[in-house]
Amino acid sequence: MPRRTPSEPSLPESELDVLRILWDRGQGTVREVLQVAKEAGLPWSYATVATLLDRLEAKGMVASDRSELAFLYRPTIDAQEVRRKRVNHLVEKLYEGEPGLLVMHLLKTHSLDPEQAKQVRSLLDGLAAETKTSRPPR
Amino acid sequence: MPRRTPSEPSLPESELDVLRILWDRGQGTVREVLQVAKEAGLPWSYATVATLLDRLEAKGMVASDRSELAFLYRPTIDAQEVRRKRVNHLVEKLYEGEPGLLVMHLLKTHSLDPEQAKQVRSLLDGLAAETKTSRPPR
DNA sequence: GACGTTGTGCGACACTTGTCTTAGGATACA
DNA sequence: TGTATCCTAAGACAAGTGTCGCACAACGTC
Repeated sequence: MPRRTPSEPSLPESELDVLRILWDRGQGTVREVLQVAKEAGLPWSYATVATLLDRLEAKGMVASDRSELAFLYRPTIDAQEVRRKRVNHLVEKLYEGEPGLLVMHLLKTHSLDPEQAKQVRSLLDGLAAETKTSRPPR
Repeated sequence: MPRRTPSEPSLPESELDVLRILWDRGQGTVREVLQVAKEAGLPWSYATVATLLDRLEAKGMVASDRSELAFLYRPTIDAQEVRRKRVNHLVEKLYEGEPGLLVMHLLKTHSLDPEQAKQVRSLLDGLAAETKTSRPPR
């Protein structure tokens, strides 16, 4: 009846929002994060941001430097890591575990600008080559 | 202080799990869904599944045929719709609104099998062509 | 050193999500 | 028809999330 304890800490939307702000600026105080959040249209109060940062710190996703009056928070997990997890989860749950399906969905639904298209193509070529020489891609 | 009412109904993980089962089989009773869920390793009880289906119905995401003893549930939103939303959200929140970045992430991180690679390539070519003739991609 | 300003600490509260229990109606069958 | 089954209805309840309020400490300044 209670919910099973997750092995990994969760990362709810609002916490992700503040994390994104920290990733962007490298670090920030409560007030600074609040400022950016407001500009981004989030209707948060000071206390809300403080709570979110607290919770993130409790989960070890940010660390704080408390030597100054206003604590300075800094992310301790990187965006890439979070992206990886989210993408994997998405692929698992909605693309039958087939990243290729997601790629195709993306290409069908959104048009890449030529520059990106080129990059994608060369990436594709690179991988094909690696596959031939049986070296696993990075 | 209360949370603002979301314009769209949410779709929590566990509800998505039962939805996926329904997408898979087209329809199902509580017991059938439970059965599949168990096989997939979910430790749910009968009542849990019933609750989840109730909630989904309340949100209009499934409909039920109540003419038989055991209600028959059927999804009323399709997987593609949910995929679209999730992908957009992911791109917004973690890929700066740039689908291309996600595509590249996927290609770098996972190797497509040759068949898919081929498909991707031709998709890419198709889109390039369409762009040239200034027709918006689908 | 009193006062306004800015910070943190701590708690609070409603709504959501994950999970079940239990009562009571229908069905099936000995 | 009595009894075991299976179903749905209605709650219940804990933990997670979204959002603060407020008391109290530090600081800056006249």
